[in-house]
Amino acid sequence: MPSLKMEYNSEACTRSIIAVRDTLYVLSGKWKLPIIIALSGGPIRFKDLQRLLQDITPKILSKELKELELNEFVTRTVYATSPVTVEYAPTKYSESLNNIIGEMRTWGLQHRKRIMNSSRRSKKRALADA
Amino acid sequence: MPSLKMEYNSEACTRSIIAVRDTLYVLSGKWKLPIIIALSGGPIRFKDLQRLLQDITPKILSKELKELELNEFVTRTVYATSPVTVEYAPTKYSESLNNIIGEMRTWGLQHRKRIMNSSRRSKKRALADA
DNA sequence: GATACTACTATCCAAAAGGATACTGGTCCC
DNA sequence: GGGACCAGTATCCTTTTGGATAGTAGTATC
Repeated sequence: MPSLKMEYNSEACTRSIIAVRDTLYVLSGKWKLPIIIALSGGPIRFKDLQRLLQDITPKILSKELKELELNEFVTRTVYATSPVTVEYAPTKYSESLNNIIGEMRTWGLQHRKRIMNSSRRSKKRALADA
Repeated sequence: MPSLKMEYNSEACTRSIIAVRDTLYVLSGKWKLPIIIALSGGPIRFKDLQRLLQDITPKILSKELKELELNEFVTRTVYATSPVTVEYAPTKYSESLNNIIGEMRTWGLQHRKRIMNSSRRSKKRALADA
């Protein structure tokens, strides 16, 4: 027997879910946020970006950068130097993600401490590395 | 020629990336955040949760709930009623995600407006639905 | 002219994620 | 005792994701 209040809440809840799903959608995958963070220091070249991200392969990096360009989070500029250099830079719009990234960073730090201090035998499913 | 400043920044950047990756790791997939949001209204039963989330299949819902339990975001309580009822409830720890969820919700709302108002032909890769 | 570096692309493959469909075991309702 | 509802499981399959490995075109270096 759903009350009016329930009705209202469930609609508000659905709206929240849709909004969060939209966000998840454009930020999907393992690499988009790390790439945006890596770019936040300013323009950077493909190879340097790859180095900064440690274990990303060029294929994946290339694919992710294209999607980020499509969504207007990064720009790609080719300089006619010899060997041509290509620089990727964050857009103004990418800064709108700063709050999300900040909160995720804070939460991640806190979570890692919590897991490390806990008596769990297994840290599987709790931290990104081994 | 990396300056000392560059060195520092790249380490800070790496730390941010690790923290964000930890967060992404436990919240991975399409459903975990939506489920947590759906639970935020209080205890709810399996079938009602499934209804609230619209198009999730019981297999996926069951799997996600198990992972959320492992990470201490939800509790599962069985009541010895007849037909047994099972209630899923958010834990205190799940509230620590409120800031992240709030920011993602705000960003998602803003992003959808932006895309809808833009003259892009294609909204592919920009919004979660068709 | 051999080697090296940059910015990728191409091919192939494995694993994970997600979903469709069907089913089970229990209980209630009539 | 036939149908319905609940809380899932079981099986199968497709798609997506991510990665390993190799290669290319162009230039610069020694």
